Amino acid sequence: MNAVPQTLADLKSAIAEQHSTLSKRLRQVAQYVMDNPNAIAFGTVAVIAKDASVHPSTLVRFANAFGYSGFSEMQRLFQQKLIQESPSYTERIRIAREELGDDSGDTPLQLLSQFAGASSVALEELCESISERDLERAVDILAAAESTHVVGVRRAFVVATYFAYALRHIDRRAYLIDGVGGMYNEQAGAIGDKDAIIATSFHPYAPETQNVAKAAVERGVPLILITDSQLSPLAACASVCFVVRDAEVHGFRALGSTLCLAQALSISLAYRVDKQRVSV
Amino acid sequence: MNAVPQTLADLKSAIAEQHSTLSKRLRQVAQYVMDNPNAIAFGTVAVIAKDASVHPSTLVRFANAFGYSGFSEMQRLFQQKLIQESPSYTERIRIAREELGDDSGDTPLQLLSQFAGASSVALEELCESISERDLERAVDILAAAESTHVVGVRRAFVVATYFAYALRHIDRRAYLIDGVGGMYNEQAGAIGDKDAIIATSFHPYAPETQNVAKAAVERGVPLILITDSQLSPLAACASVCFVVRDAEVHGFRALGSTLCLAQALSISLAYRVDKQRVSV
DNA sequence: GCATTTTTGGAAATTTTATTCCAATTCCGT
DNA sequence: ACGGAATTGGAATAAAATTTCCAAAAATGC
Repeated sequence: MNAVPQTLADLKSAIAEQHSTLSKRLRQVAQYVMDNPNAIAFGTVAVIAKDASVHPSTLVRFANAFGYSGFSEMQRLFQQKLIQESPSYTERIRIAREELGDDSGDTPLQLLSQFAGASSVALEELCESISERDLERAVDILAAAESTHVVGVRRAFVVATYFAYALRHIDRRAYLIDGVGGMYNEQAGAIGDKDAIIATSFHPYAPETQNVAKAAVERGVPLILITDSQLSPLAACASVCFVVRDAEVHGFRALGSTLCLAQALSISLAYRVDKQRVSV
Repeated sequence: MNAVPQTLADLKSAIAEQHSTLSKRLRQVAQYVMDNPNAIAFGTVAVIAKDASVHPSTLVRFANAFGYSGFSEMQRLFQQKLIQESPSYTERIRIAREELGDDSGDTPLQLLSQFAGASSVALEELCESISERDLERAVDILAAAESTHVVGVRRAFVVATYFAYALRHIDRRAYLIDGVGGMYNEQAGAIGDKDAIIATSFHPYAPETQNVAKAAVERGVPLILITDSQLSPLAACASVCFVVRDAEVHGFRALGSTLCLAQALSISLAYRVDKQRVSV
């Protein structure tokens, strides 16, 4: 047997390594331990066991399985981790920058931090820039639609795939217009007049998306547009238009806010449909 | 007498206020408590008493002096403080939600705001949970790869499409393994031994992704894994494993953090490749 | 300086907590 | 389906911790 893990990181690797060889209940504990290290640090066996839905003795057995004399010994690792003031991430950035010299200024971690920060700010602005009325109307349209078609290319394709996934997840008929085999027009032709279409289009506003969306609108299909400017060419013919200003760092546009909106729409729709079902 | 302090900050002011009226030993305890809050959080009365050079019962008396039923009750404040400083993101989400009131959350705008908040918190956590070393290694691998293959299904497919888009955007050869025509194996077979593979896999860890990734690894291709737990089945065979805990609201998992990481990786790679070009 | 009150430290008691043991159950291979 | 091994959950046990009590010591007021 290997040495008993002396740090939380070691323990976590050990758990990951042996995870497959553990029994069902011990795996359950492993999962809980990985997910709630703080709870382990403070809790007593009784409350942890209850929270993890296992028997207290299972916790002791789990600790034994990794070589500790008892649960308490293992618990100490979790407490140490919490006590040792791990430098905040800003601190880590500063250290990383110092180590590599100021000139570089762009270590991966710094970039990550920049993106995270920028995305976080963008998310806060999102709520202020999106109107309740537009959200309601969009949900109305989606709730009334028989099927929902989703279109977007390049960066917007990511958003489209998310919509397709999310809508199917909540049991809505969703078709992703992906242009496989160059069949944009054919896929657009399959949009029925009781359907709805969600188009995502960012500068420079790919013609494929425009064509598909316009074809749908001409047939009287309501268009929900997610874009980056009021001046977007599709804005004029959209039933609802969301303008999302996503974060941008070093010329790369993020998608966090756009996806956040997509998610909020999806769940709102799920709730609405559920309510209809219940109330009818 | 004033109300019993309910937060560590309150307690500390109360201690400062009453400090002069305390007896000699209690002042000694006050000093220690102010100086070593962490020790109080985890220690037992016995070891704390020894460390502070006072009698255990003095600690209890100290707690009583501030209105607590016993030492343990006071100790809880110190534990709370530690948890809040280093909270798991689910815990912070829970706190944030409680602050906003549980009853709400049904209008689309409220949902949007919940998602935005949750995603924002998750983003902050992201930087703390991702290690500089893993990022560097991932960029190394990607920079050395002739082509990069990207795989992911369902929700993770969104991430895969983003990678495919971003990598192509920075002039890297990128292939999206999308299983069109049921050809996962065939697409996996096209992975060359100088390539790299990026797999994104979330619970419940779709077998398609696992098969593709394992096939690549068996051929000696480095695997960069983005997943939601160290216990992910692919973690064992990954060259680099990023564990991302994305936000979750009402059972819907967000993707903001995961995409943020994807973006950071992409740009880091762009910079690295650029530097190589310049320096050569 | 003596008497009284307050404070302190030791020890016991009580409560809480962790651990061990054993029977019941589940799981697995035949 | 059956028998054996492994796993699990409950109860008992042991350990540890907190709290309370009390007497000794110190501080305070007269």
